Amino acid sequence: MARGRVKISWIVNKKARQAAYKKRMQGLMKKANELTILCNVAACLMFYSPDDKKVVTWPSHVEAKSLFDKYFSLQPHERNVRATDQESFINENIKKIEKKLAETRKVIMEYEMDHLMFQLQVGRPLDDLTNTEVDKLITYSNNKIVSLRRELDYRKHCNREVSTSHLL
Amino acid sequence: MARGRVKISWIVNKKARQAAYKKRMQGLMKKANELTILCNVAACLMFYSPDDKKVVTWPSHVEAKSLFDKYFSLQPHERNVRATDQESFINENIKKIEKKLAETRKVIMEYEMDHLMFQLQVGRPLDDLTNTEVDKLITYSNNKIVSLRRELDYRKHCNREVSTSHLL
DNA sequence: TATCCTATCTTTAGTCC
DNA sequence: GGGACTAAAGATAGGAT
Repeated sequence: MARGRVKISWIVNKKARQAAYKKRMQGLMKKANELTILCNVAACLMFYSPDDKKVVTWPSHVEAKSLFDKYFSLQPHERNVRATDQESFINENIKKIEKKLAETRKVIMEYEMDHLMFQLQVGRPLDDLTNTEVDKLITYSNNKIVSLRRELDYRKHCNREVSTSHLL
Repeated sequence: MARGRVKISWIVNKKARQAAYKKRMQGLMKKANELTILCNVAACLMFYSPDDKKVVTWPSHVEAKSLFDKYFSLQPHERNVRATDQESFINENIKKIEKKLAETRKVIMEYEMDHLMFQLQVGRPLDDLTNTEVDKLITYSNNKIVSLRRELDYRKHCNREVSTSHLL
């Protein structure tokens, strides 16, 4: 729980040390990944643990070597080391899954609102709602209003004769 | 002040991007330094920014080179044993997202069942349900029964004196 | 062993100077 | 450009399971 100021010194307990190594290495990789995206930079990391005598590289030995060569070679010509077919393929998959996730979350919101609305209809007092519920209700209502406005504009665009004042 | 959820995507504004690059690179170096001390591991980092066309190494180019040489002197099959590469990193991400998705779907199921149960309670006739709804209800009920059985077995295991016949 | 939890510590985005 | 500052976001140590 990070419950005490962390002193940066060698962790004597081997289990704790290995756990910290794994967690913190993952943390570094996550941060490195964020950096490559945020700033469009190439990055690579290498770690060698005497405990298990293994070398770990990120993001891959090929890219690490490429970056390595760039620095130590005498010809620092530009090359895009990040673009590979495999990577873009996998990234496409991630994007698809993330999209699904977003859609799924939207559906959950609908259900939550449905519930809330029902509870309000059957007499649950407004001031009984938690702040979170109120926030969700407001967000949901705002989104609904926005989409109604959009629909309204669209209808106006399609048919100028349609009377839509009752929707406002 | 980090006052909004951070979206990990390319920072368009060049000044902000450069600032983030510097700050985050420093952050990575600090974390890497902590890791080397905490777990007594060797580590090196390399970054290449297309913006300023400069490569940065940590902790120094000499130490980075020695670590790189150690890695690249290994045979390819030795490298692959434990090496973390971009693909497995991304696959880890996919696994995490898929897990989240599964959890989210479970929550949706709960909401759907909650709704259905309520509708049945307030008098919606059973034969009014669609086939889909019936299927979901059956699946859900089966799962509930299975988990109840498991809990029952667990309780029996923990305490043979507990009378559980009423749960059946 | 791994995964989840979360109180607590650390990082960092935005702002000011 | 580069600190200093601050509050929110994020990481994580240690415990539970």
